[in-house]
Amino acid sequence: MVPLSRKSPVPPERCNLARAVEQIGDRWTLLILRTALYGVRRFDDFQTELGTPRTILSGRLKSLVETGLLARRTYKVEGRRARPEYVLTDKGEALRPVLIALTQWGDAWLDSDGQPPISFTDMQSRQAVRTAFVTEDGREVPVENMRIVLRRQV
Amino acid sequence: MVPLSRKSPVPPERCNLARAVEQIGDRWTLLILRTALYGVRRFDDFQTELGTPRTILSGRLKSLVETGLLARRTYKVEGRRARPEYVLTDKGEALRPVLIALTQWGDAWLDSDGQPPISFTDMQSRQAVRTAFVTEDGREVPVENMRIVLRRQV
DNA sequence: AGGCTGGATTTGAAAGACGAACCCATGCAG
DNA sequence: CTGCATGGGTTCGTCTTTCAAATCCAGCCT
Repeated sequence: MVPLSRKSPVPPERCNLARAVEQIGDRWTLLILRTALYGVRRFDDFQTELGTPRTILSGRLKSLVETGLLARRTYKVEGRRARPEYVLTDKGEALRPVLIALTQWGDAWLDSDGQPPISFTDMQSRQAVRTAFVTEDGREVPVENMRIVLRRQV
Repeated sequence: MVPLSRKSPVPPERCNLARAVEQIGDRWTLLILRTALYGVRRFDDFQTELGTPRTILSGRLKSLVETGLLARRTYKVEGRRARPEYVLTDKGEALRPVLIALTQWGDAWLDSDGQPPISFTDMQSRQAVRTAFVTEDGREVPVENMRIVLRRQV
């Protein structure tokens, strides 16, 4: 078990985890990102998928564009007028591993209908894939062997 | 880029990612878990660390116990009266990799003061550690090589 | 011109967040 | 055994956010 501590080693204002939570730590924001990672891009598709109130959806999409997780572009189906669509930026796409890790946590601890509806495999070996931590050269490190290194503050 | 899709392959009610978001996808909940992963356990320590309004903190701790992420136990400092403390369960501890992955995302995309204040290394090789996906036998799989497998619904 | 359609904003009611003040049990000092 | 300090809450009134429904709006079609 983690040893007792009276405070964290890094105050929340300087902690990148806390900062990340400020940007994406919100029910709708996370659900929108989930949906975007599946390739959904259009206002009404998000709305139908998630049932988000339209006011909220519109606001969240705006903030996601402001924080650079989504980019607002224009698409045009022929015979229809041009419309905006919201596509993941590199920054947003970089969250994929985090959300896959969270999915696998859900598979392990929340799943109630037996087998999880989605799993991930390696295209080549077809083996199941799980989240792990590795060194530079790709060797796996068990979580117990990980040590936190604090950078002296400037 | 992810191909356009009009809806996700799994409806949110059956999606373990969406379920996970319902349980922990909230600003304060995530910040509390962050703090708990550092070993903080006591009401006032959480409050001081995060500045959470006491009403909210009390409510969130209660839900975290209900969802089984924290366990409420009693501690006793000698000469003081017994008090409750909130410690991570196995289910809560299992979120550590997810939050480390999110921290590293923050390091890469949000950090503004230069070097991140915290990093992770392998106790043995002392090399830096990053999040990755591996097969059963621990071989790394690049994200592009991962394929989603859908389980036919019952 | 009129209608349809997708992407929004406006509107008021209901829920939730917030800070300050208060409560409450217990251990200790006088 | 009174009084008070302490940690862990709850209560209260206010302020903000969420929500659903209705409305708006631009442009492409017939």
